[in-house]
Parts: sequence; C-alpha cells; structure tokens
Amino acid sequence: MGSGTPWELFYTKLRRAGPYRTSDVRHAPPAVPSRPIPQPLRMQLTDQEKTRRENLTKLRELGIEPFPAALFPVSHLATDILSGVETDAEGNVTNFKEVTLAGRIMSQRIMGKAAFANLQDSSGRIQLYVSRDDIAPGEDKTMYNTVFKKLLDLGDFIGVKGFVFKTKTGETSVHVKELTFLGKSLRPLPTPKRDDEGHVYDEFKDPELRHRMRYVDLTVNPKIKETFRKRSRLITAMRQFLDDLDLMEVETPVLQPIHGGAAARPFKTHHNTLDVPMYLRIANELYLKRLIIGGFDGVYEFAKIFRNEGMDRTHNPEFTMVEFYVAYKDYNWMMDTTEQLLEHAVKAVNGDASTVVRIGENDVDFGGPYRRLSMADAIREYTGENIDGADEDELRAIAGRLHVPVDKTMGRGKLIDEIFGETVEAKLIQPTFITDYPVEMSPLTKKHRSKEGLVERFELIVNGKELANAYSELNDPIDQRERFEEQLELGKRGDEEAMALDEDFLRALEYGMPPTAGIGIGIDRLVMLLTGQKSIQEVLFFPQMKPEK
RNA sequence: GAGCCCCUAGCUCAGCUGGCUAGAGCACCUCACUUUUAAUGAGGGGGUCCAGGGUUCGAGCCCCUGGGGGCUCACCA
Repeated sequence: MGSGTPWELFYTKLRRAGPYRTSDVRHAPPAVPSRPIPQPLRMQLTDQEKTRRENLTKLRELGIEPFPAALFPVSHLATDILSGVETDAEGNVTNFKEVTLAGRIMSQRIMGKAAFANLQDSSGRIQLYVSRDDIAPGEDKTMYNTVFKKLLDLGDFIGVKGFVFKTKTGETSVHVKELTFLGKSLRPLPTPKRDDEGHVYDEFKDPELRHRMRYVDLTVNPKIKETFRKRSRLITAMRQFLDDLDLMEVETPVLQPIHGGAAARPFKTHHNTLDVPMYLRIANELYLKRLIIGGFDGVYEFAKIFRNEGMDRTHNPEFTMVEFYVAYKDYNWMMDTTEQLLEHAVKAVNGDASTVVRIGENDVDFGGPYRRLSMADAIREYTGENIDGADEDELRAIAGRLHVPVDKTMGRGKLIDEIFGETVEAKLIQPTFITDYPVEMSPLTKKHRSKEGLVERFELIVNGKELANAYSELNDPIDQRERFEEQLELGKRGDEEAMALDEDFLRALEYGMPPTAGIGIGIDRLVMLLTGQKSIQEVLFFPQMKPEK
C-alpha cells in the first residue's frame, strides 16, 4: 500500500495516538516479568478490515460522522411494522406514513439506481428500499453512489426515516428517505443466509466461537435471543411469585471466610487487608438461615454460586440458584409451594396458560400436583428391591443384584443414593418429588418425624435429572453440631467435598431458629429444560471458557 | 478423567493413493442494472493449510510432540 492513501493517514494517526484504542489494551493484564509481554494488537488486518477502516475515513472526509454522539429518535421496531401494517383494497399500505428505525445492515442487494437492504433491530429484520433519487434528491448523487453503495458495510448501525410500503412480491418494506450512520462496523460479520425452504447456508455455528463472541452470535443468529428472553421471563416470574408470598429478596455474601452449606470444592482467594483466605460461595444456605434466625419469616435470593469442579455441558464453574427459606413451614408445604411456583413460572415462559414443555420425545407437564414418592418406595417400584431397614451388607447385596457399581468406602447413605441414581432417577420424566433421604447424605436436614435413619428432604426430579433440593431445615443446634462433626470425620478421611464446620452458624442456631422449610432450585438447569437446550453453555450468555490462546 | 472425531480464506466447507501455482460458495473489491430477496451477470483480490519436529526428490495429506476445539461416557447442581 502506498503512503498517503486515506487508510494510510488514518492508520498513521492511530499509531501516533498510541496503539489502537481498544479496551483490550487498557485492561490487558500487567505483564509478568518472567514471560514475554503478550501482544494484544493485531497489526495484520485482513483486506475486509482495511476496506472498512478506509470507508470510515472516507465518511469523515465527506463530513459524515460514523460514530455520532447524539441520540437517535427511534419510533418503531421492525416487528411493530411487520405485524401492524394495514393495506387497502388495492394492497397499498395505509399506515406507518413516517417511521424511524435503527439497527444493523445485514444484507444489501444493489441494482443500479435502487437497492434493497435488510435492517436488523432488537426485534427482528425488516427490508429497506433505497432509491438513488430519494436519498440524493439534488444533482449530487454522492449520498447514494458513494455513501450508501460503497461506504456502508454489512454490520454497520444506521438509522433510517421513511414510509412503509409493500413491494411487488408483497414484502413489507421501509422506503428510505433519510439515512444516518450510527456506528460503523470494522470487522466483517459472518454471513449466514437462508433460502425459501429455510435451509441455512454458511451458518455461524462453531460453539467455541459462538460462546467466545456471543455478541456476534446474537447478531447473526438472533434466534438464540429467545432462549435468553425465556430465561429472563422465568426469573421475573419466579421473583413475582416469591414476592407475592411475602418473601423478602435479600443479598448475602459471595466472599465467605468459610464455604458452608453444600458439598463441593470452592474457589479460594485472599483478602489483602484482612490477610485471610476467602472463598467464593458454594452455597448461600447458611446465611439465609441466619436471616430466618434473625426474625425474617421468609427470604429468597437469586444467587450466583461458584464451584471449583469439572466443566461440561451441564456444569459451569458459576451458576445460578434461587433459594428460599420460610419459617414455620415444613417440606410438605414446600412441595405444595414448589408445584405452584413452577406452574406459574412455566406458564410465564410459555407465554400462555400451558404448563406443558416438549423435552425430546416427551411432553413434560409442570402443572401440579406432582407425584410424591419416598426414595425407598421409588426403588421398590422400579427394581422390586426393598431397602427399608436394610443394613450396609444387605444394601451391598441389593446393589450387586441390580448391577450397581459400588466401592468399599460407601456407607449406608451413599449406597442408597447410588442405587437410586443408577436404577430410578433417569426413568422419572414427569416432575416427581423423591422424599425421605438417608441421614448420612444430608447434614443440614431435620431428622424425619417418624422414619428412623431418614431425613425430611426431597428432590424434584424432572426428565431424569435433579431440578431442586429441599428440606425441613435442621434447627436443633446440638444435632447440627454432631452432623458437622461427622462431616469433619469424612474430611479427615480425604473427602474433599466434606462440609466445613461453621462455628458462627452453630452459635446462631443456639440462639434459636424456628422450624423452617428451605429449597434451592437450579435456574440454569430449569432454563435448559424449558428451552430444550442440551448444554448449559447455551443458556449462559458468557459460559466459562479456557483462555484464548 | 477415558474413548472417538475435528482444526485449510472473514463464514461454511472440498482437497483422491503424498505429486504442477491449494480450491468452491457466500463475504470483499471493480463494472453493469430503479421492486430485489440465497438478487443477477462479468471481472478481480484474499491463505503462517493450528504450531514445532520428522520421513520423503516432494507433505494440507504420512509419523511424533505440543496446542485448541467438538461429541460420547463417568462424577459434582
């Protein structure tokens, strides 16, 4: 490239101003002395990137600011027009005489003195019709010949003002009278196309690229927005339901000195001023119970939880749970409430009165009441084996007969859990409450009011997977201390997931806690169910990724 | 963690048994075209074939090592 071209001048200016003003540079991690300084600047631009930068410069030379500061007064969304257009007997559009829209240019079909383009806004796409003599009415045709045809690139944000009409082929379109640049795109977007039969060509589908560059994914695959809209509607509906129950939304610490309330490996960090180790929470349960102890009758929190464990299509290191705790209730009440909550939420997500969700081959109905089955009854029903009162040796024999793999370290509780998980869980497609778990697996749960060796706990299983976990909360501080001590023993034997003893929580319990029902519902898993997504990465905007090379 | 598969242009992909200057469609550039719609027609540019070693007269292709990714299975929600 010769010097002195607009591009070259622009490029030189940029270099003089300091490197390429992207936030990459400012927020780059400080260089580690022992390693080479990472080179964040991609000085090698592709032809298409160079062209776009040249176009940017040329726009400025023509007095057109590609990144204007002023607000742009949008009057309509694309879908408002597509769904609201009215025509008379001759097929002429009778409304939308003046509309102003803004969005990205996603395609251009130029035919000499006229052109069609597609504008994509947050609601969808609408076709634009641009004719030379309309946007360049005088002698000077620069606005059309140069600005529209040459300097406008796919992906640019523009605003248009015009009127609505239908083309010969009947497509509702905006006849553009005025075009405003709102934000130039300097990189070419992937260009998926769809034909009349709905076949998509050149789809942008590499999961890694889609997740790393979710902004591109959302732009070129706008359908995926629907998953995230459903996620948002779900959370809104759940919040509304919990508010209507007179529960209070609260926030509790993410940074915790002791990672309690669940069995999982934590992320460890360090607080400099206090000079103490800290953990990102693996649960918020113990804090919510402290609030019940403090006198709130009902609290809930939509909580980001962090667990330092494997990553796969159902596990992300950070995920979202809603937990709520209600005083003077028990797990039976919580089952009733959970049915109502999910029924309400699923209707909101579906957008109608339907409580049915199609999941794979099955229609799953979230309308209550759900089947309630004790763990022992479930195992009896699905395997014919009776685990009631079985000791450890008998359980091993049962596991053997059912071909459930077990190992020597497993105690009674773990054996029952394995038998259930291997033989029953996957078969429970419709929402089912499995109740009354072995005490060994549930250190925070109240002992069963009538069944020896069990606790008042339920899990909600849907489509063969756990969706929620709830208890009558253990409020006897002496029992709680014993349970923690059993966990400490497990920890000493090498169980990395054993729960830590939280002395302050025990102190709180000793001041007295009302009987309380509590539950945690995995939001990401629920969204996966309700949107038919098979991987958690598809229901998180920004799933955790390995660092980009 | 185990097994299988993949990495070639901005995107989606071909590339035979190792053999001339590595290809296609879309995107991009130039030209034509005033109701197109995967617009069309003509012409053009664009590549660290993931990286590094090896075998070979010759490697996108074979071998080794490393990196990245996907899928399936097992465990944590």
